[in-house]
Amino acid sequence: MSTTALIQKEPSMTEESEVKVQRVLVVDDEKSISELITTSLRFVGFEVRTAATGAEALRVAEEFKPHALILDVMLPDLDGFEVCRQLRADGQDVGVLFLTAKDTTEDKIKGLTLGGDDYVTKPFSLEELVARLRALLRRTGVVESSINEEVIRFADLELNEATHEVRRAGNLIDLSPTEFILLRYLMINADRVVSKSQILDHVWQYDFRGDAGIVETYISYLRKKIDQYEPPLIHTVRGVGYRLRLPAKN
Amino acid sequence: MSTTALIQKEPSMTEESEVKVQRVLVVDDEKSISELITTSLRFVGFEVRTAATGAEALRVAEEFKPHALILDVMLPDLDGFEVCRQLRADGQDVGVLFLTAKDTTEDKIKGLTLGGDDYVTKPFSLEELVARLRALLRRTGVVESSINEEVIRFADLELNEATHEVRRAGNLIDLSPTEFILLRYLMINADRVVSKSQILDHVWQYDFRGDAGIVETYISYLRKKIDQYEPPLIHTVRGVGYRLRLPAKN
DNA sequence: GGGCCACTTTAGAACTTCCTGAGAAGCCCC
DNA sequence: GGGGCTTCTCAGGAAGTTCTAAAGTGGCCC
Repeated sequence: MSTTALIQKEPSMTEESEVKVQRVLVVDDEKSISELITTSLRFVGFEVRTAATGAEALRVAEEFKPHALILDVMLPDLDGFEVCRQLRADGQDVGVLFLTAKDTTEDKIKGLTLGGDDYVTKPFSLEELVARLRALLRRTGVVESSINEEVIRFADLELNEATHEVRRAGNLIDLSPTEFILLRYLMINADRVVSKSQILDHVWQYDFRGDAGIVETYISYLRKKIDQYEPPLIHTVRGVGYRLRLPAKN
Repeated sequence: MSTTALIQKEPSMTEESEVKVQRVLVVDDEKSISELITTSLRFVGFEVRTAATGAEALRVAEEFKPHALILDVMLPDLDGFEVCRQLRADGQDVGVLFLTAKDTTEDKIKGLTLGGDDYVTKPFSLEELVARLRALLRRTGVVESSINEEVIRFADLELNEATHEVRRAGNLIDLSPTEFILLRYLMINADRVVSKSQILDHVWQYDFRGDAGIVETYISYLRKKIDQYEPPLIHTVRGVGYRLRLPAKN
């Protein structure tokens, strides 16, 4: 009931100024998971804090003022929904990306995609998680930034997150989900060499137990689809990894 | 904290000029319901306040000056109709969308929802609620905006909110209520991929306890009706969701 | 120029996701 | 209280995807 009054109390906007670092609060009681996520998000430029319980999450959120939460639905004390509710009741305008187990009963999942929120099921791939987080920040309009484009481009390649379309030189290319995430990862790291194990860690779900040979297979699939056009963009760096690049100039 | 939140926060009518944010007061004593509605309405761009009792509603309305009310008929103190009457007696010219239990007698409602008002029975779907709210604001003429179109179009598809008619290439198509809301949701999100859970959350009633398989069934029904014409518009994005789109160029 | 090793490609088995038809159950209107 | 419409569940089968394993290719070093 007092919600409305509290909304008036806007936190100071002092840090609004120049560099727009996006703050994310990660809430999960499995340490390995929250560390995995934290490392990844830091690496791609987010400012991250963590909490292991619902109560701690509320405490940290109050002073950290995150732009988004990554919130496990199953927490030892309050559940994720309750945390979310209390935050909103406090007038915190924050997008939430829920983490749920694959087998979470349907009615628990119900309602998670409201208000710009979204959810990702465990186990997830880091690329997928980051992509969803960015989409969420884009939708909730908390931060606009060139990093948050809906379309990623490299040379005549174009990958659209909203429509899930991929085009090369204007031609539509049909990709499977894994191919899509892999290409996205290569495009984000365009021009840089990425190793097979990096790819495995980011594109595949974190519990994948197979070996890196699968990456070779998928690179092959991708080449068949996107390098059927000239010039080839996916290049092998023998002994190191793969690299998306235009033909060398020299 | 976000820029959008700040824009929406201005309650005075003084800068009518630019951003026309529509103010809605949600009155329901079930907290989960009013939260559900609030989250959804905020996300689609309304400014929202809530009240849990009739007395509180009157108090808040006085200073908030909402363009519309979403008003539960069953309140702990005054009933919804009484709240409405007192508001009007006060000279507040506001459209009201009543929420009623399924078994409320029809004539009770009919008599009391004359002037442009409307009612929705619980449980409702969020898409339905938002659509009715928009229609009501349109009718009461409080705010005009391109968002409030009566006819949604995509390609040769045409969905009319006022008449509930759907046409493809000019041919009238008969849809069941759920099919209509589903198509509407797809059309509003034309070209973007929407997941089955998004659809479930927005199109189905909030108390639906089944699984997302129902969405497949209804997509199938819809295809039979609207994609009997060429070209097909409803497309499956495997592993992601569905998408309304024209045939790919190339 | 032989041979090793890294990578590529293909085939196919196992699995997942999606589509659709059939039918049970509920509702409404006569 | 019966017929028709609508909603929802379920199950079989079609289609697409993932992953392994094994054979094929070619670079590179000696």
